Amino acid sequence: MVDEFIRLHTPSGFRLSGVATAHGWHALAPYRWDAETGTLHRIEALPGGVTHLQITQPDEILVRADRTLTSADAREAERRLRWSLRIDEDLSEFHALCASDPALWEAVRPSGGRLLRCPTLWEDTVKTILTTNTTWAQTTAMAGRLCGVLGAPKPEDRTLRSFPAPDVVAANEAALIAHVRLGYRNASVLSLARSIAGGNIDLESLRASPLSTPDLRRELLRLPGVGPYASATLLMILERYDELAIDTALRAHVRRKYRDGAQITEREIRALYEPWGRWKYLGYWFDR
DNA sequence: TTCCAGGGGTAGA
DNA sequence: TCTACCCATGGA
Repeated sequence: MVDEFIRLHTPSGFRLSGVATAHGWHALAPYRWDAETGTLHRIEALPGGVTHLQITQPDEILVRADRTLTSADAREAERRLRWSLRIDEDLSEFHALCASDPALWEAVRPSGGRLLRCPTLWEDTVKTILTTNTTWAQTTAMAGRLCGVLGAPKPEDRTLRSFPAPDVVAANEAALIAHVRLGYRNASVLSLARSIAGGNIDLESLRASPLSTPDLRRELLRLPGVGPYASATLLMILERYDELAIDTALRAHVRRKYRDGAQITEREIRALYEPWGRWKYLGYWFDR
């Protein structure tokens, strides 16, 4: 057994507050960001049980669990958090591209370009589907209900629930429809959950995929509910920043900043960010 | 009521 | 490849 604290060594300049808030995911359950204390909360179903993790950065990253962890659970929690916080991702090439623009670097510096993601591609895919054709307020509500209805509860406090596993979602169609209320997204999430639970899709294997970005994009487009926007978002999750996730927010930004409000085609949008090469997604993200 | 929001799937051209 | 239409949900 180890104690309830885990320390994560990070590269110099790593700032938890910047990484946690550079992307909207920190507002989606089972994440919660407390800006006052600079704490990223997460309810995580570790092998040894559902655990409330509180992540802070007094100097290095400190993770406090609400129970004593076995060494196996501590290792697993560390593995998941290093991935989620992108601690080991090398973005130095992107930094070099930003260095000549002081205003841009000011926007990038707090996070270093690290956009918070989830421990599993399953969770990132579902959450991406929950951002399509809806408002951000509804996305946060849907994620909250998904965890609240189907997430694994902590026995001592059943209000603390993890992100539900694929097999749980797959086995609870009625509850999904009646209580989680994802609208027409129910079908996509259910189909994805059943494919994973049934062993027909191995989403997590895509993390270390040797595929080229275009081939990986084609694989992602085969997932239910995943189209051009969602596949580009998931490529970003997978550290491939070549594709822009063109949605209404991106269109509005580009029209406002570069077209004085006038309409702009997708071809023109792509041309605007073409100079970013394989860093287009981040080039746009920190251009906002 | 009607529209639409950090789109996707499909049919038809 | 492009366009038109429909798709649950809930707030404006």
